[in-house]
Order: sequence, then structure tokens, then C-alpha cells
Amino acid sequence: MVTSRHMKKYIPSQIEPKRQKKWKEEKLFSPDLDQASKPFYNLMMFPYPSAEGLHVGNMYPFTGSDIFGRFKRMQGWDVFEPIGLDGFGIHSENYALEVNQHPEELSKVTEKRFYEQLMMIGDAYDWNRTVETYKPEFYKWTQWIFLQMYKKGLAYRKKASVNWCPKDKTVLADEQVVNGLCERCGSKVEQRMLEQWFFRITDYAERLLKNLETIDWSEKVKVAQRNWIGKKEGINIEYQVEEAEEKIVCFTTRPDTNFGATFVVIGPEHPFVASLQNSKLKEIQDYIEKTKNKSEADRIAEGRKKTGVFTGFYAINNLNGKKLPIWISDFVLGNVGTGAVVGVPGHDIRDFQFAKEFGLPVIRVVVGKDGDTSAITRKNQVQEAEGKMINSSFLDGLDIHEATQKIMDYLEEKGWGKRVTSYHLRDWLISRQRYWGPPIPIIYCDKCGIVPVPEKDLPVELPYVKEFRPTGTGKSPLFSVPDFYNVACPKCSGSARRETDVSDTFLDSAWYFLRYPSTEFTQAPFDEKRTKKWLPVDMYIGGAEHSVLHLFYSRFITMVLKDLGYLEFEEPFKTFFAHGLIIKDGAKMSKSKGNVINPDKYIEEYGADTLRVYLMFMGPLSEGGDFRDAGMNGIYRFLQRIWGLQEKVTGDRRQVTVQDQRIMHKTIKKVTGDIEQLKFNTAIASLMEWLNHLSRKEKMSVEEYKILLLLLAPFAPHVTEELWEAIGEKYSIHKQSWPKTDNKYLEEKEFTVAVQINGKVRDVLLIQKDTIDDREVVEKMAQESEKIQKFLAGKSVKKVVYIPGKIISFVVSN
RNA sequence: GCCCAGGUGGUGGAAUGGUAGACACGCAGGAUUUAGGAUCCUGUGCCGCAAGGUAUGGAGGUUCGACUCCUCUCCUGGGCACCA
Repeated sequence: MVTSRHMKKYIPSQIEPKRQKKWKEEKLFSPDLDQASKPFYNLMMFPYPSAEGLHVGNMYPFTGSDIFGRFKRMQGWDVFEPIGLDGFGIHSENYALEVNQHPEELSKVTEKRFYEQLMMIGDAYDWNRTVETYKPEFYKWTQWIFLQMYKKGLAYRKKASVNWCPKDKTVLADEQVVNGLCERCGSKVEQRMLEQWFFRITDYAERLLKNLETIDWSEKVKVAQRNWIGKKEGINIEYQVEEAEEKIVCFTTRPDTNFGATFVVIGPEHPFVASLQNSKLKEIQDYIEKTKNKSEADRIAEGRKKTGVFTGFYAINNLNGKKLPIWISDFVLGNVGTGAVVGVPGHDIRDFQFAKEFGLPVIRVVVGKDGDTSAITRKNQVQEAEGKMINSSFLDGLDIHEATQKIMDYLEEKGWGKRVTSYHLRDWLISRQRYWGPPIPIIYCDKCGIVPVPEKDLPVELPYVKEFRPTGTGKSPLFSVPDFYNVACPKCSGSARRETDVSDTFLDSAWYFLRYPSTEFTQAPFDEKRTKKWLPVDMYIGGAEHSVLHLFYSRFITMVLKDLGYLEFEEPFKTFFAHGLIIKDGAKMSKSKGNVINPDKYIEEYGADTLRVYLMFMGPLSEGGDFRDAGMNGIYRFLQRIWGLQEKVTGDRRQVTVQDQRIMHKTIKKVTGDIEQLKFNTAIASLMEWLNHLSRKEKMSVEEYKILLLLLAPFAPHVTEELWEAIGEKYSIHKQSWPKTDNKYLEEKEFTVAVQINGKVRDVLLIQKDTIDDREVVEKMAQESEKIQKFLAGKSVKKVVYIPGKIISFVVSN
């Protein structure tokens, strides 16, 4: 009899390590990747192991992802839940610099530490197949991907003005520059002219944009990606320069306002500037000189006060023959559009400010909702987004959107303009002048030029270099390692030089999920069969901060691999769920802010189960929250009460009433639904409610206790396993089927119906199921209630609304 | 400036347009214990002895009924940005 066994005290430290060890030894969470019949790839973004270990902020999403995976497993899926470390790259290297250790040695320490901690929190990882991006068996294939990109013509070298972080001493991709600052260290990013490797991600702009409609991702992330791609439909309009050969081409999305154009502005980089020869030359040169000393960030940061200089030339507006003075101003950027803007001060704030600054005329060509047709003299009169055309010849009276199409047709017909689509997205700058990354597999030969390293020679191993510090010269530390860079040309065998830059960390993480199911294969980055079975990823959980970094790059690389015939899908993550952040004292946890919470001490004090449930009970996984340990005791108490419930368990089935059944099945339904939506907080709350109900009973059935344990198992895997065994059930609870709801128990026999008078609840009626649809009876019952009579006295009932089983509402007046 | 999320007790947070504040923390009172930062019970939005009133950032609106839908507005967090 289950009631007679000796009951120990609940001491997590005596349960958890023991259970973790057993799970790992038995490979309980390592599915047979070839035989699995219902594969489910449950993935969590792998961590940067750069800090001293996992903090509570990291642990939060890992736990959430694990709960989901455990739930799916119990629902009968063959869940594959792998883990690895994104340990190559600048973050790990910076940490190594900080603690003054070599990154390679450090990686061994952090690897051990991270995996130990991930074990301690009880996540159900497949420990047989971890991926570490800094191991040659992994980065061999990162280099292989680079080679595929090169072969496809998607990797190219170009000298360009690039983002340079003076502190990290390397170039950065546009995606890694946030408000003009380095994403990693916060230093002000400078512009440098350097020859660098790029990936032609812009070729995929349209597909990256369009596919967003087909994937189940949060709208927030999709919007961020859409904005980053920044597609714009517009037209390039040609303006002949008066008394000169040149034409100036201006890109605009608002050709409808072109009758209101009063000037043209070109950026200091514009080719027309170089050709200028006239009396204004000195003034122009002075201005150009001044802007040259400013970085792009400075030009933006310096505020909105417009500066500029008149060239002395005029452009002709073909539409009306008007002469538009050509100005030079640094608010026009060389790399945006055509580097030249047609100024319509009536309908663009920036143009208006420029016109005000230099006394240029303003013409109104759009009337907005306010109906104001007067001359535009104030900023708030500038009508940008909507309205109808005036003072615009054949466009008059049209809505601006209609007018835009009409004038585009007209301009194209006349040969004065050409429709174009522009994107904000720029090519992915992939090379880094750092040490700790995969060397770019390229060789430069004087005779043969750029020669890719033959695939059979991969990996190009990163040599152990004592002096791994970034140099700041624009060259990687590998540039001073002749043993590394002196090689024979693979083509002509003559002497040649290796590329000494390494690739961006984000290239590692752009494909790691393809590697997990295929870690034992040495002949290919990912096995065809395995990939077909397991990919794309079914559920991906991670931070929204990677919206335009990792998530974007992964989509790009996947598309390219599909085009090359290596994959059969082009979107890597079917579902992406962005978790919230656990913050501390209002700030994201980070070592530099000194607000990192280490989970170890809580695990020691309360156990991993308590910490897991506590974190999940804080709120929905999508929201995160401010970490306080105030309520931790309450969760510990909750688990302890579950432990103590063993005493009440009896084999006597008569202990279960219909009411008990109803509560149980309601709980199963609620918990199941909530986990599906990753609303773990309310799932836990309903388990607590059920526990409160069970605690009030003298005795409970084994059946009830079993289901309680099963529902709790994903959240508190250790204690439930222990209790499952204690009541004599078959090991392991984590391999059991998820409880099912029986609808016949969900039917209510009685309903509480609230009685409202003028919208205010005045009484509550208990109505039996068989009378619930009888409106007259319910109304009569309500009228008979003393409380209600009090409120109805002396008033007349105007209307009665009855919603069966919910509410009866009287509308009364005096 | 534009685009997203949000704003509910002392706290974390619950609520298919239908009894606002589930669940938990905290707090108060009680029981039990040699003792407890243990356990159990009761209470707990605010005002009020009560009846009742009042309450989901603010102002309107739709509705028998609004945390929920609509309009305006304020605040917080995030993304984009002299992008033409």
C-alpha cells in the first residue's frame, strides 16, 4: 500500500544531482535521431560563454525552453533539445583580454563551467551532441560555408568606408552599430576606408522581406526586420544642369510634390562637386573640408541645424521649366539614394528647415485634412503624410497616392525619370581584424590573384598565438605570424599569402543549428537524411535583441544553402518565440553593471526546481521582469506541500467525487493550454489552486496525485521524478504520457449568474443546469431576491438582458 | 519624428466584452511549538462602523455591461531614423 512507506523530508540537494547524473548516464533525453518517428526540434539560442558563468538572466529563457521541450516529449514527440556554446568571436575574446588569459585556455574553463551549470538547472539536453563554435571540427564547416558563398559570387572584397571600433580595433557590420556606437563596447564608431570581405545579403533583400509573411514569428521581430530591410519604392528623376553637360539624378518617394520643388541639394561626396570650376570654388572647398572632418555619426549627432553652400549652378525642372538652385549640404548622405535630393520645402520637414536657413522659396502643393491652403511659413504647416494636390497642373485634386502613380507614369513616359526600388539594407561586412575566430579560407597569390582554399584543406586552423591582442593597424594579429600566412598557392604552388582576417562571430551562429543533428558526421557539415528529418527547427526561443543580427543572418545563410542545393527549406525557424529579459534594479544583467545574479546560491539553498518554478511564476515568458528573491520561499513551500501530500494518498478510489474530477480535468485543460502558449505563470497558478483543493481533503486518490506530478514534471523535473518513484510508479516520469482532459467531467451542474442593475452587480444567483436556458425562471428568481428588490423598489424596469449562465442585467429608471 | 509593446492593490501579476484583482509574495490577527526565517487557519484594493461608495495612467465615446473595442492625450520600455 502506498500509504505505508517511510516518508523522507524534502531536501533538494539530496535529489537533484543524483537525478541529473542518472538522466545523463541513461541518455534519457537523447532521442534516436535516425529512428525517431515524431521529431520535434526544440531549440534555445546557445549562449556566449564569455562571463564567469551562467546568471539568472540566462537561466530564465533556458528554463522556459526546457519546460516546453519536456511538455512536448510527454505529449509523444521525439524531442531533440541540444545545447552548445557560441564561444568563438569578439565577446569571448574581449573577456579573455579582460581577465588576461588566452582565449583558447579560457574556453576550456568556461566550457566546463557552463555545462556544469546547465546540468545543475536540470535542463533536458542531449548531452551527446554539443556544438562549440571554436572547435576545428565545427569551424571547418563555417569556413566551408564561406567558400560556398565565394563560389556563388556572394562573398566579395571591396574597398569601402566601413565602421571601425577604436576600442575593439576591428571593423563592424552595420547591424553591429547601434546609434553610432559599437554594439559590444559602446565606443563611438569611426569611418575608415578599408578593403574588406562582404556577403551580398542585399541580393536577398526581397526574399528576406517576402518570406516574413510565411513564418510564425512575433510581429515585433518581423517589424524590426522589415524596417532593417527598409524597402522603398520611388523614382530617380533627372535634372539637366543649366549651362553644363551634367545631369543631376535625385531619388524621391514623393514625385507627386515635384511641382513644389524649389531647389536641389547634393551631398559633399557627389561627383558633380568635384567638377565644379567657378567663382564659388573657394567657399565650396572650405565647406567640403569642414564636413570631411566629421564622421557620419557626427553629421547626424550635430543636431538638425542645416548648413550648406550654393554652387552657383541651377538645375531645370522639366515639369515646369523652373530653375532650381543647386546647393551642397552634408545632411544629404552619399550612400543613400543617389546622393542628391530635390528640395520640396512645403512637404518635407528637412527641406523646410533648409529653405528657412537659406531663404529659399516655399510652395504649397498639398492640402491636408485641416484644409489650410495658405502659404507655408511655419513648420507645423508642412504637410507630409496625406492630402490632396493643388498648384500642380494635371495632378490637381488628386489624392497624393494617386498623384504619385500618375506622375511616375508621366515622368517615365517622357523619359525624365525611372522607377526604382531602394533598400536600407547593405551588404554584410564579414571580416574582422581579430584573433579569436575562424580564419577566412582565402589565399592571395601574385600570379593567380584571389584563390579560395581547396575544401580538402579545411579547416584552416587558427594557430595558437601568444600575442593575440588586436593591433589597431587594420590588420589581424595573425598578420604577424609568418608561419600562418606564408603558404604555397593551391593553384600554381608559387609563394602566396593567406588572408589573416577572421570571420564575424555571427557567421558561426548563422548555421550552428544545422550542425546539432549531425555532430558525428565528419564528411559534411550536415547529413542529408538527418537534416531532412529534423529541420527546420520547430520551436526556437531566444532574445529579440537578435532581430536584425543572428535571426536575420541565419535566414540569409539558410536561403543561400537552399539555392546551392544543400537544403530543401529556406526558412530555418518555423516558430520563433522572443522571451522577455530578466533585469535587476532596472537594468539588464551584466558584469560591467555589477548586477549579475548567480543561480548557484539559490540552487544550493532552495534547489533548482524551486528556482525554475520561481522564475516561471514571475510572469509570462515573453515579458521577463525585475529579479527579486522575495517570493522564493513561497515556491519552496509549494513544492514542499506537494511532497507532503504523499501522506494523503490512498488506493481507495471512492475518495474522488465528481467535483474532484471536475477540478482535476479543469486543471489538466488549463495547464496544457497555458504551456502551449508559454504562459507558464498561469499554468503554475492553476496547479497551486488544485493543490489547495487537494490539501483540504482528508485523503486523495493515487490517480489524482499521479496527474498532479505529471502536470508539474516539466517545471520541477527532479522532485516529481523522486515522488513518482516513491509512489511505486514506473521510471521515468519524463517518459510518461501527458494527461488528457475528459470533457465529460468539465460539464458544470450549477452556474453562478450575476444580477446587474444598471451595470452594477447587486446579487449572485445559483442556477441549476436544467433551468439555465429558461430566461423567465431566472428573471423571476432575480426579481425575488431581497437585495434586488431593494434596488428595484420604486423604479421601472426598462429592459432585461440575459446571457445564460453568466449574467442577467436589469436596466431601470426612476 | 516614425513604428511596435506596455501602464491594473504595498509587490510580482490574473481576467473569450459579462461578478476586476485568480495565484503568489508581503502585511495583520490567531493556533501550534522549548524555539524558529517551520507549519496551519483567518483577514487583506481604497474610503466607510455599516449600508454603500469608489477603483485598471488621464479625458471622451460605443454598449444593458469596457482592463478588454474606438478617438484624443500623458507616461514607460524597445526598434528605426537628416533614408530623400
